[in-house]
Amino acid sequence: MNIFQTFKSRIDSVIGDLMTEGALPAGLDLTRVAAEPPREASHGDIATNAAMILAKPAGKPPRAIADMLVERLKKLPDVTDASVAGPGFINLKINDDIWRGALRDVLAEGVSYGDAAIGGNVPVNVEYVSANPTGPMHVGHARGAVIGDALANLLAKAGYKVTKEYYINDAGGQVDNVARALRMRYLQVLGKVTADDVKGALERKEIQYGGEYLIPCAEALAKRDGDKWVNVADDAQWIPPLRDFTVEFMMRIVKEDLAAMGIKHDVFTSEKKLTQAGKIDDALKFMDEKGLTYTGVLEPPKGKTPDDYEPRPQLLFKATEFGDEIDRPLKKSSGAWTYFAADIAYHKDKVDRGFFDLVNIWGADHGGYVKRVEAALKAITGGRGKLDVLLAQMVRVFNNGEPVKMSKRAGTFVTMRDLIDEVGKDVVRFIMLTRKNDAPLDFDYAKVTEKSRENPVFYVQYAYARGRSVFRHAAEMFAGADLSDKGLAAANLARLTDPDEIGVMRLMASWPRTVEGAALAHEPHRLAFYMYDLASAFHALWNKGNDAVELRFLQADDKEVSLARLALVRAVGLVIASGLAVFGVEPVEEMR
RNA sequence: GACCCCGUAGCUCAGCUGGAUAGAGCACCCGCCUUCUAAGCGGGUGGUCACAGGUUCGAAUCCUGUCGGGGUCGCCA
Repeated sequence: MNIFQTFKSRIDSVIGDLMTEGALPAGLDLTRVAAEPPREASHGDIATNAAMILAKPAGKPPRAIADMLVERLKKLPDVTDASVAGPGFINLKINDDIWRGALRDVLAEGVSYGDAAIGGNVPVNVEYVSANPTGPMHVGHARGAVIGDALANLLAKAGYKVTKEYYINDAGGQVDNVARALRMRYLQVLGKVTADDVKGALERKEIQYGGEYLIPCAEALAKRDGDKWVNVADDAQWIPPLRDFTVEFMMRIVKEDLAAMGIKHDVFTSEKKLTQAGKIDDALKFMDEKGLTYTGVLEPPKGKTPDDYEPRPQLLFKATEFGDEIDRPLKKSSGAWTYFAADIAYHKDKVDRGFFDLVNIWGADHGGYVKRVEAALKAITGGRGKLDVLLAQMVRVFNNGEPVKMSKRAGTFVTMRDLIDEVGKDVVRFIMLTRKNDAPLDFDYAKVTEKSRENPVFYVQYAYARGRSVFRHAAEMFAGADLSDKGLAAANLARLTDPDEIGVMRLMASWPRTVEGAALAHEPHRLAFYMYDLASAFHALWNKGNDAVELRFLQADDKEVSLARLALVRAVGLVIASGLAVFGVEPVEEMR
């Protein structure tokens, strides 16, 4: 139940009446008319911009429309006052029972409070992580993973039918390269070469992956196959089996790490399988039939001309017709499909599976790739498909202000597993969501575990834990009382009269619209800020009891007011838990 | 050279898709523990929303340009 939505439709129907009566011209567009909490609580409970929105199309000054509306709005149920302010805002004051009703909704719905129907059960595909199976995931992947997972949860909460998907890049040159590196490590494990030999090969660029994480993989290979591959010289003989072995090994690690992060994808799509099933050929044939491709020559790239550039005719996608800068190549000089060609097939595959609403989470270094995939989706769906690519910006890792050195060459990068081991998955997940995806994020091991207001994870968890503490005391003070959510819903909430108590209820009443707004904007981080605000209001209320003893939640001689306040405390906990559930974070019962 | 992201208090960041006097935390100053966890709370100081134009009842938000920071730039994935 979204109170603001309820009032928006009531306001709409008042305007509708005025149109029917001829006081306003018929057919006015009301989509931009909003009912929202005013910036200043002192202005009232609900503000609407209706008069200002309608002024121009109605051909009347905003104040005139506002005056007319105010008369009608005053008569609406639950409205105690309506007034015009500023340039034409209408502020409504409503009966406090509305907020008390919201509190009851929270108790009745539990962590489902805030669930919305705006998604209309429309299928949405959220593709995230999709890290190459060439090594363990690092901090950057962790951020993308958390953003994608939380966004998927958020969209599900908002009523979309969400599929969480992972694209495995198990075809192409990179997996061949990792197979070459694995072979070196394999030889090392069998004592045929030394660690220095491996290092040398890396420096001579004979292999590209020098990380020691390949050693366990090589050991597993040696255990399975013995020295079977030592004397096999023909690339075509050993690369495919070793590549498959590595991919399988790495994907197992990836899945384990994701599980440790609390992430489970519904669908894993393999680029290799897509290729083998002929999906790329099919997709390109489809494009060709639609006249979306041609053979042509590209200009050399400006600013950074590759040494080996030579103009040649190649198969291109008419990306410029769909908003891209240049037409994009589909075939390499070797005759193999480009990564982009495979990606077109992959996105077409998603569409063929019924998804027209797609979200991809990528690292910011892939920003240059966005337009061409958007163009491709537009082309293959005739404009029907929607793709939103969220770029996860850089994460910088610190320890108490000191940057943690990362070098991919030396293999000393911070892995996702490092983060989880160091501070726990709940902290990682929450912190990753305290910034919008396109802003850089600083992750400081020391600060994210600090117990202070500066640390949002702690601050929100502390609010929840404090609430639980009150309940532990209440169970003693009122032994035998029904403190279940259902029992508390029956409390006499009219006893909640303090402005700060009303304020907390008001904040909880805006949780559903916060969820909707965040879902529509694909911005899960908004929930982090909401939770922080709610926690703050709760801590303030708690502390008010320091000065005013009569405001403490538990009053031994007044069970009725105590139960009403317990209902409030519980509801705050439930709303926080509802937000944490979207984030995939467990609320804590007690701070230790 | 082109494209993408960013520029808001001394610092780190919000700003609910165009609304009212731009908000938090940190830092700095002043208060609050015989108390359900003071791991907290209240108050104060602090802003030309990078800059210049434009769009309209109204712009931090949308458009154009400039400056500054980051990223990317056929046949890598």
